[in-house]
Amino acid sequence: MTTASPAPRTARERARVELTREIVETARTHLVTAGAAGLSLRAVARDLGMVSSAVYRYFPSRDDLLTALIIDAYDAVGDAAETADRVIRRDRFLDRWMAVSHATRDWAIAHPQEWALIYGSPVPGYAAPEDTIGPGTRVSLTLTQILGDALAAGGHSTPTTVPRAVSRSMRTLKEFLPYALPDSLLVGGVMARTQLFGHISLELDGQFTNTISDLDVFFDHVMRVTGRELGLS
Amino acid sequence: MTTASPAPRTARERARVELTREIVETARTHLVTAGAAGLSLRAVARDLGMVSSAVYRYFPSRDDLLTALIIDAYDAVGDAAETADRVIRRDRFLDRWMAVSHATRDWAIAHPQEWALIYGSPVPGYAAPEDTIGPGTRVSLTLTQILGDALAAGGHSTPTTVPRAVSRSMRTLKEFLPYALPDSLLVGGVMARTQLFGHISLELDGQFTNTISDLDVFFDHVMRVTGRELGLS
DNA sequence: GGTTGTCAAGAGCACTGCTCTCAATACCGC
DNA sequence: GCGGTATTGAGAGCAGTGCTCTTGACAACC
Repeated sequence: MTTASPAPRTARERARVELTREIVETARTHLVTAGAAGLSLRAVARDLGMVSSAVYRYFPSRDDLLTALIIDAYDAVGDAAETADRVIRRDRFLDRWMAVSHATRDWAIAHPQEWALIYGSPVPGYAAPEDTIGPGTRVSLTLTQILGDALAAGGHSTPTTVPRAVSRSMRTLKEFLPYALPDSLLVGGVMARTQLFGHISLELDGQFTNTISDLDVFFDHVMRVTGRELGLS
Repeated sequence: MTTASPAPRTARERARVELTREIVETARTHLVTAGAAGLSLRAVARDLGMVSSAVYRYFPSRDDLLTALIIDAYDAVGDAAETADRVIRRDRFLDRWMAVSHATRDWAIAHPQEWALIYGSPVPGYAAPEDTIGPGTRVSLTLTQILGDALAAGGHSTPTTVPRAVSRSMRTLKEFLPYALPDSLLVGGVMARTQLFGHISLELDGQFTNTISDLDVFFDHVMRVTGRELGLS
């Protein structure tokens, strides 16, 4: 939550950033209990001892408050993933992949409502604004970083060819990445991300109840298999 | 919508099942535009020319109406998957897998709100009742059926061993399935399902925008790779 | 034919997001 | 320091929500 805005000069400006932060924090505590759709601007205002219309001075609509929460959540899970990656030796690629996977899942389990907010079905009538696409890619970037490092280390299995149309469909993705990856590894990376995010979301939605008993060991195994299929070791 | 209830005798009972059906259908049309959380019981009543309290004679709460929609959606996507599987020659296992995958995705794209209702983040404050777990497994069952058939045909690659703890964590799943599958194939099946459902959900949530341009060909390729990793051909 | 149960309707409660007005007050240029 | 301006919080109000309760009408059964 490092606000990159210019230093507040006047007392009023200071009070404004302070109150804005308090509103967001109170909203987050409400989010964990009531969920995204149950987030009430009036209830937040009540908790802060102010009247509802006053909150609209700080967030022009409920959706803008939601957007602030979304950005915070993206940053939080991105932090968790990057921090987990950083403590692993750079050349232990599979370990790094496992660390990032577990960190992401752990964060999701600890903050299910915020996970649903960023990776779940969008709240009806809410369209994610452009501000969210930047921090939204941090986890994915960490994952691709591992792939890139493994490729640079040379110890990667031979890339297979993918159909031209598939290669073309990933053009925007390739332009976005800071380094080049073979097409097949790119597909594998996207699939690995789908496996990771999909598994977490399905688990949080209860789609594994009455199916898998020990989800900790199962997730670990699935992610290990996924990492090996990526050629990591 | 084949109601398995006993034939309504009196005119009143007939009017009741008729009106119940009309309510559900109107609710579904509202669902596709307003989404799950935006589904308003009053709006449904207005559309039907009745007052809101009258609807409560048929559905004791808004959640019960949602449950009816969920069961319908599970059945619809299950129908789509099973129908797609049925028209493929039984021994073309990869083709069957591709057909089921595409049918599931096509249905999801055609009914995004209903997909979100059943495979997305649960609506806040709503807990899926037991009635939904039965029809909720039809797509998954179709997928495992393909795996079972492929295994019975003998043309399957050699199963690898999985850790004992992982094997144990799938015990409830094994008891549920009507036939035995090797552990590694079971893990592969769960992962394939995660890949399929996860990809569709991520795509519907817009997580592939600015990344993959032609999602049709990309999905086809991803599912083909997944099918091959399952040992299908 | 009378009793019983079901039904639609309406009023009402507590809540929501959001807008508008109004008074108080902090800020800034002079 | 002072006056004009902009920002702020408070309150009322609108339109909407889920849900409950009561009331009167009607069909179904004995």
